[in-house]
Amino acid sequence: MFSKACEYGIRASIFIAKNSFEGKLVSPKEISEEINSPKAFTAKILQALVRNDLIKSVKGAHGGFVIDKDAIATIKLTQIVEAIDGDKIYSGCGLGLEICDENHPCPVHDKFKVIRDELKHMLETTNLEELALGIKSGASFLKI
Amino acid sequence: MFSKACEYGIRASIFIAKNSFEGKLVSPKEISEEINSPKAFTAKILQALVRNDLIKSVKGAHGGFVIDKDAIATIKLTQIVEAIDGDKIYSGCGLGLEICDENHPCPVHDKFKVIRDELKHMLETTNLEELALGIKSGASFLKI
DNA sequence: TATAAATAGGATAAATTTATCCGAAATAAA
DNA sequence: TTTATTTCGGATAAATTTATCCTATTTATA
Repeated sequence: MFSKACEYGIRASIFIAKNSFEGKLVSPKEISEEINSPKAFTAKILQALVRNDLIKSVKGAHGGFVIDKDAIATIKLTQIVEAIDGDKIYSGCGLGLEICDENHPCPVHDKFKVIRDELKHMLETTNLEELALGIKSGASFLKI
Repeated sequence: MFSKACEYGIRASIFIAKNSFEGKLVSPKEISEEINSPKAFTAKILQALVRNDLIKSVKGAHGGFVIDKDAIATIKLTQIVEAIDGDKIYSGCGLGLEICDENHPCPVHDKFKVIRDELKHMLETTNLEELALGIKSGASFLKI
């Protein structure tokens, strides 16, 4: 569904959000340990999220990554996915045709459209806050 | 969503089904031209489908690939997907956790489950016949 | 101002997926 | 039985994704 990079990016964002509630910065080291991901690769993905203004980095000593408290509830999963994987998950044809639309559909175009629209809706309505709260309460997990 | 191999596999199967209606064998060359895919790579995928008893190969001169006429309506997309991509599309965690189930869910487990179940249902209820008929009637396309 | 700690980013390596090539095996037909 | 045609399957190559390493840059603090 998503690339590894995107999976790490979402998990990292949730972990950062959870800590940002308490005003706590987290480092790539801490993040990769808590979400069980390769450190340097995760750091690269974090850079991409910073460039897309989804998370903030504080450089230098005592730096780390953080998300603005009031942004946590407004950042939707779709923004993270688009920042890392682009929009292929929405626009791409299920069977890989370059052109696949109402006028020139692949054999499963309509059937896929239903599912993709639902996925899209889910990503557009799920925000970081609810996911971070699930982690905080112990209802869900970010590793293993 | 699916690997390239799986996309080619589905498109190839639909093309073979369409020709099998008329009792016509098709070669990897013809298939790859009609579905716009790399020939040798497509041939490898066809072998996997043969090993899984989804399509039949006729070796030697005037050989090619064919699907039993009465099997066309019974072969579901899920069988092709599983033969090529395995069951990761059903069992895998949306965020890449090794363990992700009701007892140990990732933060988006429930939300993903809804979508994956719908995808699963679609793949389990869509058969090759209806897809091949769409191609035959010109309602849908296998390339470009 | 010097130092230590932290992110940024380029270069490179490893792993996986995608794709190609070629000879072996099978088979219909001459 | 020979030949031409076709699938089978192993070896290899190319491309992409994933992952690592190292240095530069930034910045808080002593």
